[in-house]
Amino acid sequence: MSGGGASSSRGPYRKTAETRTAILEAALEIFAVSGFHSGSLRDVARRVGMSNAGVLHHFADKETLLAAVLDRRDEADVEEVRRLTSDEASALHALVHLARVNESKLEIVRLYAVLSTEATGLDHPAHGHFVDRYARTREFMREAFAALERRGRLKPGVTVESAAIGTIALMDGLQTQWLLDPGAVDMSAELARYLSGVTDVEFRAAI
Amino acid sequence: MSGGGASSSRGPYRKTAETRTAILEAALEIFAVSGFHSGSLRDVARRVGMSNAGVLHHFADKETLLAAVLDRRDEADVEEVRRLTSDEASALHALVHLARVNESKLEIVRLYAVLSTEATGLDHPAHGHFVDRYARTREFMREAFAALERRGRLKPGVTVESAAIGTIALMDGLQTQWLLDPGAVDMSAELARYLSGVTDVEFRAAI
DNA sequence: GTCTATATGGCGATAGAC
DNA sequence: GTCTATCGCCATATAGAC
Repeated sequence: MSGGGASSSRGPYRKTAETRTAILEAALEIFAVSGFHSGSLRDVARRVGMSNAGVLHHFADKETLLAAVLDRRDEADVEEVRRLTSDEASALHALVHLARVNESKLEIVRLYAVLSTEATGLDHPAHGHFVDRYARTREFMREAFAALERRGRLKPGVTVESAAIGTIALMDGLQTQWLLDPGAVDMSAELARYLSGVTDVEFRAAI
Repeated sequence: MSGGGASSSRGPYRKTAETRTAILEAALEIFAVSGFHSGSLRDVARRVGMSNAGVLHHFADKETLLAAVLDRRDEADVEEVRRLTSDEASALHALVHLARVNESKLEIVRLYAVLSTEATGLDHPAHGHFVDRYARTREFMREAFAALERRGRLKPGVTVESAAIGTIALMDGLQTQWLLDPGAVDMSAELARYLSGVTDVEFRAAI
């Protein structure tokens, strides 16, 4: 839409693009703290210094705003993982790195933790988004572990499917404990430990 | 309070106790689907066939109702695990069994999944409840794995602390994927697989 | 592009009748 | 013990001025 063209850096629409971005950043923080239902457009508007009607000039309604926030974050995440990944084995190293980075982004961690459970309800506006997202993430993990299996680097008794599901589950669950009590768990260290346990590769949390 | 005495099965307070129970069960379902902030007292009241004022006759306010729901569920869970546990090793078998049983209790799984993430916010009324609950659960798991370690039945490289944290994280994360797409994961099978991977004990999902 | 004003409706909680 | 009625507040969304 408005993201790619030259029109966004100059000309009459420059300010609009900037305002949209500011709204998206504010909405991310609000939805991360309060979830979709409880986070209000007025909270978002106040954070960017305008009225709720002003926000609704840029996004048709609240659901459209949520979808835009999620799409924007997913795009950034996919790009980051792709940037760090050269082959299928390094995808898992990239994952550990991402977990480490996330330890300094509490709001974004909370956004996904809160919304992904809130969206388990069939009638939640982001239900489809998260069902698709998890299906894609499982497929991504299957490919990474399948590459290791072909080289005989999965521990005996470990299957591609259970390693894929287990890795995602562990990351999600670690986030809950970490959000409730940041001092209680070291997310990236625990993830590295798990990956080292199911493969013959050594993973480390530190860079 | 009103739970223990003979007064609850007969006499003038019998009906009150029944009504309280009905309200607690309705509230569980509402909070499970919508969380605390979005789940309304009117929804709870409609489900038990009375007005919201009627509900507030039995529970001082909405927060008191939430606390009662959580205390009631925790009590039932602790009792169930204790019933199934004879020594520290069997505690882990009981956990697998509990995961299997939970696969037929979607509402209760959702209650904890939704509320535990919603409650990561410092100002959430159930924040303290969940911080305490996770601390206690981690301690319970530490004791179970420590007993196995004393008998030399932990796999090399596995520590008591990481096994405790990892087991809880895996259970929580599996629930998210399962709630979003029940056909995509077998919670108890994956838990059994994980436990078999970190110990020298064989765990099975089936009874 | 942003505002104020407003329509419409849900919320938690209280007061008081029965 | 439960109801109806009500208060005060906040929500989303729209209409129309500037």
